[in-house]
Amino acid sequence: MKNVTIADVAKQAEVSKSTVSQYLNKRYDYMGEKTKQRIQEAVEKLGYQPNIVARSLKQKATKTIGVIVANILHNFTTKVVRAIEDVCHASDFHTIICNADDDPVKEKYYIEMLRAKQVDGLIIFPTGDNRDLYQKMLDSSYPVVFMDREVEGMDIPSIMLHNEKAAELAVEHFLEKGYRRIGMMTTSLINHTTPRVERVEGYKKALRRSGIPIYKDYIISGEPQSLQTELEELLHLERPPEGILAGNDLVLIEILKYAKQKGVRVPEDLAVIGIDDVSFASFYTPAITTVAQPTFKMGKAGAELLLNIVQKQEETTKQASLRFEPTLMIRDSV
Amino acid sequence: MKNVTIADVAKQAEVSKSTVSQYLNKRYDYMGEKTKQRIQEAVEKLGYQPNIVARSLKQKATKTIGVIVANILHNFTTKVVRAIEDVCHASDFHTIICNADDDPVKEKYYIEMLRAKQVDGLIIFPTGDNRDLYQKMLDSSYPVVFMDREVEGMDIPSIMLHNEKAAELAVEHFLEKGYRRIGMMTTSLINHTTPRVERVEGYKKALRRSGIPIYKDYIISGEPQSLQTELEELLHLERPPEGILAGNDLVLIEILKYAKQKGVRVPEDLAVIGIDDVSFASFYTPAITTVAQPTFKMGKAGAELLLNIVQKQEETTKQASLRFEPTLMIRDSV
DNA sequence: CTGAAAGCGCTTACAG
DNA sequence: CTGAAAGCGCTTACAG
Repeated sequence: MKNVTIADVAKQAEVSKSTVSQYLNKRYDYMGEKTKQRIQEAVEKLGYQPNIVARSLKQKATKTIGVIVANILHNFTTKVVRAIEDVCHASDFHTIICNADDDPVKEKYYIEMLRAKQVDGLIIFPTGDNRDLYQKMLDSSYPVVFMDREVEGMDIPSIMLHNEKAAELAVEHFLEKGYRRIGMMTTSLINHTTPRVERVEGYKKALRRSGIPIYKDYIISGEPQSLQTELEELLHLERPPEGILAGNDLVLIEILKYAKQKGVRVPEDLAVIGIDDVSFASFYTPAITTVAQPTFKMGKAGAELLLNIVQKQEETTKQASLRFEPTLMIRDSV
Repeated sequence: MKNVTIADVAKQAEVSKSTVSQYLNKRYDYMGEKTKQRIQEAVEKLGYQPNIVARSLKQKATKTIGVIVANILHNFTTKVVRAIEDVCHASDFHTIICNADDDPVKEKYYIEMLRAKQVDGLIIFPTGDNRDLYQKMLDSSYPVVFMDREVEGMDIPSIMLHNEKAAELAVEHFLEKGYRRIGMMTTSLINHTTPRVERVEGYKKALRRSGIPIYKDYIISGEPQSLQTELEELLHLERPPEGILAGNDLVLIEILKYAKQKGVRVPEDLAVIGIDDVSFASFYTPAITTVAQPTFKMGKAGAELLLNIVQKQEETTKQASLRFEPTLMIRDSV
């Protein structure tokens, strides 16, 4: 079964390819009624389906954007991606999702691959370690929007949570509930990943504001695999924290696993707040108090910003960056 | 900044476009050493990146496959998709994921869209309600593989769990633990979705084999939103079940939510087993006994099968269908 | 060992 | 109101 092309339709309808193309693109201001009909019949008879690849080549636009996430395992990421897809879909854009797995090499591979595929723009949760590439995109004024993180000194807009506030909200809730010895645990800080750094900053600020001393020992960061042992040490300090703030969903899960395994009671032995409103928060026992990110709004904002840039209604510049407000979801874990 | 094309490279290197193309495609059996070098230098100097859209048009292959999932909310789906991506990535294929949201209209839209984008093949978690379209793909021998579900009478290979066995494993575990009054709850059966139907079948078989009567009242199905009220009724029967099998992860979550809200103790008041090994199973309290699907293996098998078909090493036929074995993960909820 | 030419399936000024 | 022609950026027999 040969693929039917616009030429076949033209022949069948006894008009030129141009006319068929006009018809298909709904540019029939002056097209004869019978012509339209003949083309429509030919299209149906032959079961013609346009070849988008050919169109893209000619139009130099694919109506597709790429999304490169740093790590698909974060619940936040999944949610944001869904929102991006929804927005794009509504504007008739398609999305290609790639997972860089926190690896700059993979990120580079995907950026190059997606650009080779001629996607019209990119939303990146940047690893931060491909500055030359980011710069190249800027130089060629290729549409890019960063999500969740920013890259210092790079004039690319970022969609971000108000991270300091998220941590402050959590710490203030601990304080209100009478906790004074509050720890914080986060995934690795070595890459200076924006949300992590800012959340730790917010944690410190909130404590300082209440005149509570900040113990270095109370601030833990590391890869998820090492968190269990870190936690073990933390809780065996002479004066261990009575409450702990999990910097994101993966950290929260490690804490809950540890608690379960060691018979640490939440919140009696250890109160917990997690940043990111995990799926099971509401029906876990105890229900987990979290700080929720407006994932849908953030995804939507990122997609809309990118599409605006693609459609030249906006400039790729840090000016366009947006911060979103976190919300404290009070439940039973503190 | 103009996009640099193969013509620019050719001019720069003072060779023809053909030669550059050969070089880029590593067809340089007989290419002069200096020629290669000149081309390589030109490529670097100009920062040339090939345009995959143009290549795809010519080669009539995009090295991209489409994945249309019925419902991205299932944990199973996410896992399988990741495995598919991994396999494709390793074979230098790209993937475009679309979520049909259990809606045949969306499914149709995506099938047509992806074919228009000239993807080389499709992995579909079929809604089952687009038989004409499925048939059309078969007729034009377009590569398709079904995942998770099969469509009756359609000669397309499916990658599936041994669903009956999954339910049997769960029921047998209930029985071993001394339970006799065992209910089953699943998402809607009206579309005869393979796994749901087969799991209910397995549940019945296992009971029958042990000579336990099957109560219609004990088998509940419906949309996730209505499950709470259904559950309420079920547990207020004169002789309510003491254990319940959740047909999938979404159902399990509804059950746990209900239990939490109504103070139903698991497993004391109600024992629970879920099909699908949810993320929180191991650290929930109580840890949830589940029947796990080999998600990674299944995704891998589906992707490999499709890629084989695309590369003409295998035929699109139901013969190629594969069933996978479930595993009982014994924990504390029964 | 390398190049000229045709062609993949579209779109788009432009001419009439 | 419709068509001929050029061109998007590649690849691929084929010729030499």
